[in-house]
Formats: sequence, structure tokens, C-alpha cells
Amino acid sequence: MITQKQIARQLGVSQSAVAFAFHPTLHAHLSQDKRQHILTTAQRLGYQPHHAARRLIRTRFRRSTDQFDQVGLIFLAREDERVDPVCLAMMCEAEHEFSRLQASLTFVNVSVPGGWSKVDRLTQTSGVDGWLVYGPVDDAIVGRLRRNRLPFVILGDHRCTQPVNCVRLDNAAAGRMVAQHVAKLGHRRVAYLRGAISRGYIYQRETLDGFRAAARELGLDTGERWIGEAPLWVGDEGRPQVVSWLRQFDPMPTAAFVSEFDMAGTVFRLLRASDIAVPGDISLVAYELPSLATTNQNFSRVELPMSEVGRQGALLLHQIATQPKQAAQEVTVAPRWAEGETTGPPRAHAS
Amino acid sequence: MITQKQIARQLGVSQSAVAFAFHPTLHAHLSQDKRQHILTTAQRLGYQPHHAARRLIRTRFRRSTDQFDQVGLIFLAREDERVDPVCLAMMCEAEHEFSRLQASLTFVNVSVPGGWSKVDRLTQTSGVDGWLVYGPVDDAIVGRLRRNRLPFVILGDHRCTQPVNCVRLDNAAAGRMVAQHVAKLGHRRVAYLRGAISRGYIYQRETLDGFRAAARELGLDTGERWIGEAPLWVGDEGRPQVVSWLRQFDPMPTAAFVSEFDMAGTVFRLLRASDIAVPGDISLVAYELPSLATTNQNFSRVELPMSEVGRQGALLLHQIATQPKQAAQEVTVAPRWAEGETTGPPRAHAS
DNA sequence: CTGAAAGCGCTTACAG
DNA sequence: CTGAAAGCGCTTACAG
Repeated sequence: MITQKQIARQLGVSQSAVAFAFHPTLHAHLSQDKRQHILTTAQRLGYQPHHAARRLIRTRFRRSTDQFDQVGLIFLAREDERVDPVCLAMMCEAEHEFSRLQASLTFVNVSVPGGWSKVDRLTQTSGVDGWLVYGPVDDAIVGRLRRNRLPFVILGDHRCTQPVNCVRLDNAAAGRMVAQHVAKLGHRRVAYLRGAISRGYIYQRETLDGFRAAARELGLDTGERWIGEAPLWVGDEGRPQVVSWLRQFDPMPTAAFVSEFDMAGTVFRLLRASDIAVPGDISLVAYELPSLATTNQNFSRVELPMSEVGRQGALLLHQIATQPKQAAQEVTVAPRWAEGETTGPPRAHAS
Repeated sequence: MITQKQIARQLGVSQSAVAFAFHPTLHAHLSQDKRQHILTTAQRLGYQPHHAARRLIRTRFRRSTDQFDQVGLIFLAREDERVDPVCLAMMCEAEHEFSRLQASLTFVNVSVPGGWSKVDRLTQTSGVDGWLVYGPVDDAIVGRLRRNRLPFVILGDHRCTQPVNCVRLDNAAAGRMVAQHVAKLGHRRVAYLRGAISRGYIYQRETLDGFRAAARELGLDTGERWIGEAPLWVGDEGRPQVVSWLRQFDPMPTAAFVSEFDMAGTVFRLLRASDIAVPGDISLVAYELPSLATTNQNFSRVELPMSEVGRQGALLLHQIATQPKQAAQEVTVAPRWAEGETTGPPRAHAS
């Protein structure tokens, strides 16, 4: 591996001249020519700064502000969930963005005993320059992170009452988007199928609120009775209830929104098994990650680009880590509409 | 943060005495008493070795063999796959195991342009002490890894012709397990439902081979005709074909094995929609990760504990990184049988 | 504008 | 058996 010393020797300059060439913001100035010369040579020789040396020196000069080569991802899983496709999608994209910045991503699952002590250890030994945090984050956790004095960005929804740096999906916009698209097609009776809401996820409430507000504005017929909790998560027995729930209405809704990942396919099959045509009898709108299976099946859907959340999170963390203190920022990522074949205008006699 | 120097000052010993206390294998020996005293004090003060300093010094003394605090996970995604639940399950468990060893895990996705250069950079700048590798690994990739001279362990199936350190599931045992369980219940006509096999995954071939071999031994009726490629992956249209494929046999098979993740539920619903009772008319065996949805639905199934692969991979990497050179080891993890309600003895008149 | 020097925390060869 | 010293690669205060 190539060191600054070697570059200096090769060019017949001092080692500090080489170091200064990489830090143009420092008070000591090199002539432009000399600096360029050093940088070109460094590039040609394939110089890579030694991360460990940088980290070490950081403990000496606290205000080494421009260091950003190791970032941690704190994964706070909910107890009852083991695999989380959202997490991996965000992580891949965040890692990709960090790679551009010559930084790498350390994964820490704090949902196990002793998880937080690892976070503290990495912080104290300068193991990382900042944190991305994903999971059910609240004020207590934010307090803990603040005490460590490293910059951090929350990915996804959170329950904090104080302002924090975070990147999240605009859930309300997802709900609005659905209402707008079905309204434009001419639908008025739109059913909203939820998963089990006992856990009280934030996205569930926000999506529904967005849908409701837009539906009201657009003049859809959308009282409480159109909002059904479909027991799609509780095993197979409950599933046929979706059809009977839809059939209780007379006339039936002409459109339905399945507001949970990976469930529209099941509803589609249940409808077909009951000889309800999609989109002939009822239009169906799905809610999906860009990568899930339904994508291939040409459902009309609102897509939640979680990988974009990861990307924006990486960029925001880099920004707050390298720039002087500023107010907490909340970045929202817009959902995307994907037109498929499961929506169409309502039947003339039905609308 | 506490340093060795501070501990030394506190105890009135030299700094090197403290360092030696942490490295009992070195030639210079401390008295047992003194060593204990130093270690106790270090513990009491909450001493944490500074990783960066350790890494830095490693570039000086190459044979610092006992360092193991930063490990990389190389994620080689297949182009056509974006989210991989297996990867996250393994990673969580590996990270957990590394935490016990005071090490942390850096995630590197090499499926993007420039991915490998990051691996090289981390290797050259002593950014990591070893690699876990997950994805379609072949000899070319192994050659690349060997050149970097860091220990590495492959997680999951691979296509290498040379011996390598790896941890994988015993896929053949999964196939055998299914054959044994249905045979014990008295079944003779057993259908084997595959997903699309165009991609030629290794686990698909090995699982089938294991099933075939055991079926032959156990006297099951299992010619080529019992092995069907169920187009479960190609969208909704192909799905009803599963039922017609099963019905082409006369008499029908009394048991069926659905040999891909997350598909048994779909087959179950298709059968029910066609008034074929499970397990009355046909027993159904699923193939799942311990975390997938079917787990809740009480299917009889063979479970593939990928998290255990991650755990064993972490342990193996630690072993080869800290111990003198030894021959490549291949660790296999056994699948687990979970008895559910979708299997039973065949109907008397049918068997 | 430029270079020599100090020192981050640690490990280990070397001298007492 | 023990301690003083060198030095990993780097950044920056300080002296020319």
C-alpha cells in the first residue's frame, strides 16, 4: 500500500506538503501547482488514505470534521418480526451511496441483549462517524443517541416528539394518490382494506388519513363503513371473509385498495374464486415495495421506494456529519404510482 | 475513554506491562498476580481497546494474528433479484455472533459497479480482518478473494471446484427428510412440485437428488412423471395449472412436496378451491425459512435454518482467522422437520 | 509559503 | 521478569 511518506519521497517534498494537499481548507497553503502535482501523483500511484490512522488521529484533534468513512446502521427489530425486506432494500441503497463517499456501512442489530453496548463501544472507540437508525424509534432512543454526540439520521417512521434528522416516506401522499387515481376513473364507492391494525403502525394511520382527506375532497363516498380490517394476516381461515365483507354492501364498491404489502395477490385470487371480475366488477389497487412479487403481475399499485429512503438517509447523514450544525431536517420521499391492469372505469350500471 | 496509559499510571506500572497483560501469549511474561491485578483494574475502569490503533499497528507487525474486530460481508446479488430474506437472516445471526467476539460487521454489496474495488480498498487499508461471502460464488471470485490474502468463508451454496471454507445447508437431507416422513405415514405416490428451474439453483438440484435417492430406497413410486415444474413464479395465470397437473394422474398422488419458499400456501388455496381436501385427499409438505408466513399456518414442513448458517459462518471465520493455517472446512447445517396439520396417512382406498 | 516535529493508542523488539 | 523506546500513517500546531 502507498503512504503519504512514499509520495513525498518520490516527489522530493515534505510529508506534510502531501498531507496539506489533501486538506485545502487548512490555514497552511500550498501553491496551486504544487498541490495539483501532488494530487496527480497520488492518484497515479493509487494512494488510499489509511482509515485506521485517520481514526486514531481523530481522538487527538477532536474537530477533524471532514472524516466520514465508517457509518453504522442500527437495526431495531420489533420483537415479533424477524425478516424485514424493507431493511435490506434501504441498506443496499445506503451502502451504495456511502461507497461513492469512500465510506462503508457497519450493521448493528440492537434487538438482542447487549446490542446497545455495542453501539456505545463503537461510538467511544471512534469506530463509526455517524449512525443510520431503523425501527421503532422514540424519544428515549433519541436521547441515548444524542448522548453519544455522533450525528444520526432516522430511516422511516418514528415516534419522536422532538425534531430529529430523518428520512421517511410520505405515507399520506400514498393514500391520496390512490384516492385520486380511482376518482379520476370515475369510481365513487371505494373500499379500503387494511391488515391487522392492532400493532398501530404509523404508516397505517397516515396512509388512511391521506386517503380519507383526499376522498372527502374528491367527493368519494367514504364513511367508516367502507374501511374494513381484512384478517389477511391471521392465517388462511380468515381470508374468505374479505369477499363476504365486500358483498355486504349493496351495491358493492367498484374499487378497493389493499393497503398492505404483498396482499393484493391473495385478494385478487379470492375475488376470482368468487367469480368477481377484476377490473370488470371491481378495480383493485395494491400497495407494494418496488421489488415484491406483485410487481410482475401488472397490478395497478402505489409503490413505496424504500431504497430511496436509504439513499436520502445516507446523503443527509453525510451532510450533517461534514457541515456545521444546523436545524434538524425531515426529508420525505414521494411514493410512485404504477398503472397496471387491475383498474378501469366502473361499469356504467354500477356507478 | 480509558487508555492503557491511564491504567498504567493509576497502578504505577509501565504502559507495556498493561499491554502485556492483554497478550499472555507473548514471550515477555508478567507474574500471574500482576497480570490479574491489571486486568481487574482495566475491567473496573471500563477499558475498551481502541480499534483504530490496533489496526494501525497491524500494518507494522504483519503477524498480529489475534486481531479480529471488523469483518466484511460481501453480498453478491443475482441481477434479477433485489430483496433476499435469506441474506438478512444470516447477517443478523452472524452479527450477533461477532458481537460476542467484540467484532462488528461491515456490509458490502458488490453487485453494483465498483463494488469489488471497495472490497480491495478495505482489504488493503486493513479495513477488515476477514470476509463472509454470500451469493453465486465461483472459482473466479474465490481466486480474487485469495489474492487479497484475508481469510474468508462462503455462506450457502457455491459453484467452486476447489476446496473452500464454507457453511451451507444440507439440501439433500431436506429432500430425504420429506421422503422419509411421507413414507412413514404410508404414502407411496408422492408428487414433487418445483418452481421454475430455468435458473438452475444448486439447492434445487440437491434437494431433488436427496428426495429421489431416499424415495428409491423407501420404495416410493417416484419416476420422472411425478416431478412437475409448477409455474408458480410466473404470475397468476399459470397457477391453476398445479391442480390440473396433479389431476392428470389416476389415481392421484396422495402427497405432494412444494419445494420452494413461500409457495405452499398458494398451492393449499388452489387445492381447496378445487375441493381437494388437505390432508384428507392429499398431504402437503412445505419448504420454508423459519420466519416465513407459512410458519404460522401450521403446515407440515421442512425448515431451512439460514440464520444458523450465518452463525456457523461467523464461528468458522473467527476460527480460521485466529488459528494457524489448516485445510479448508465445509460445514453443513441440517434442516429441521416441523410436524403440522397438512400431512396425514393416505385414505385407505387410495393407498 | 514550507518543513520539521509532536503525538493519537497501541504492540513488540530490545535493552536492562 | 520489567520498562523505556520505536514506530504504524496520519493531521496539525508551530517554528522558520
